[in-house]
Amino acid sequence: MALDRQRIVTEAIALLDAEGLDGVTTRKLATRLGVKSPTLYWHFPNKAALVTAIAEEILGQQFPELTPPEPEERWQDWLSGLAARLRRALLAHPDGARIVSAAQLSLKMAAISELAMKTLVERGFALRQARLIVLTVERFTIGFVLEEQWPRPEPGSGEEVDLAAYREMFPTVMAGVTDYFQPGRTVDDLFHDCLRMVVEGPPAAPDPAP
Amino acid sequence: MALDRQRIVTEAIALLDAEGLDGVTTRKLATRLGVKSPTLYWHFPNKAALVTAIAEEILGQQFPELTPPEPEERWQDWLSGLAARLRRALLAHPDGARIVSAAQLSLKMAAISELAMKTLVERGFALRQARLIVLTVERFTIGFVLEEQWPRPEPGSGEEVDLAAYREMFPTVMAGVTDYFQPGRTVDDLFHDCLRMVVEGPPAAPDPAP
DNA sequence: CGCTCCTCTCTATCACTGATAGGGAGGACC
DNA sequence: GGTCCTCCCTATCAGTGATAGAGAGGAGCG
Repeated sequence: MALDRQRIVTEAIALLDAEGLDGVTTRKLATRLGVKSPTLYWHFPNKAALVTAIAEEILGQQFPELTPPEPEERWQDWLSGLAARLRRALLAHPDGARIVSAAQLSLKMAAISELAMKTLVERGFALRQARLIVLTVERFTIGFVLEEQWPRPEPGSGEEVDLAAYREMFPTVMAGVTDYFQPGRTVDDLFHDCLRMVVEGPPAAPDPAP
Repeated sequence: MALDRQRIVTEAIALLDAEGLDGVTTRKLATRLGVKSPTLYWHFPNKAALVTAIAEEILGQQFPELTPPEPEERWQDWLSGLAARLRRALLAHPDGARIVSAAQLSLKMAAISELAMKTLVERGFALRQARLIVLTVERFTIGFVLEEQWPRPEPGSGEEVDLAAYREMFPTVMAGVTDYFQPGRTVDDLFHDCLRMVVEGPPAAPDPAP
């Protein structure tokens, strides 16, 4: 079986799934492909290009086709769905957000932006507004998953946080966390709620506490 | 002059400013400090801990003190100002966003969140709402600067994008960019406009184009 | 004083990483 | 038959984070 970019990327993603981004080294990848590492440099100029190709593939898996909204669908709901799919793409592989955020000028990301902006413009938004909305949603989504995917310190590693100390220093933050994560509430809900706030606007400012 | 964490971090930031995050290696840093690289491992358990310390220092430089809003100040304006300062902190050094986003569980970030959430709660927001707003603003800001700080391909390196091809593939996106960046318009404005959309809500949906 | 312990830095070395130079096998094409 | 091109190889580089273990030097104590 001949070695081509597609096969390299496919195997790279398998390696990524097995060991995370830091485990994707040219040697390990080459070994998996039954080849020596310098060979990869014939197909890719450098490792960054390989990572970019991985990013495109990851996005492509979740966005095989891009569909505009149904005529009766609210743009807010459609755009939220698009962002949710982007988030799912990033979560589908370890370090997905890091990889995609490291891929500068991704064609797939540009295609997503294009569809989103075109859709909003067709719905009557000014170009400028469409750009602001799409940009905000995209960068928020990347930022969100980036933090979401950060390696949690494993229990027993001695890297646990002193929860009691945290609760004392940052009472409101900690209360907010426990308040939010009632049974059944997941990070999915959190993402969705944040996103809704972006596309629907924040709640009206209530009266200040006395 | 004795070697302590503070001096190491200070010199690390100087090195960061000179060469970027990838230039901050234990050897180069040690040389600057007139010391050999293993010495650093007496002061920091590993490089990640050093980077986290750098992140704290970067945030600390921009947030020597955290001040709640004036009573008559709208929460939207105050929170925007806070986010703008966060962005300034990230932009103040190369790869600032990468560094801060890599620092898991930063105390400084937590302090910022605490103040912001506490302020919103005092203004009458439900804990849950306060959390959503603050989280959204923070992650958007990180995501925004992360992309903003990405290394631009230098002219002549052969990595320039084929603008014409882009303009054909993604007409709306490209039109949006040129439309936005009228003379005098900067990325600062873009950030501010996006942020305002988050805290004020998106414009009311106009009538769909016929 | 002499001894011990602790703090801090050193030398030497590991296992790996991304990357390059340059050679060679084998098919395509003229 | 010869030449060129494609693709993969061996050998090697410079540089990275990290560890083991030795040793200098001061603090504190008997």
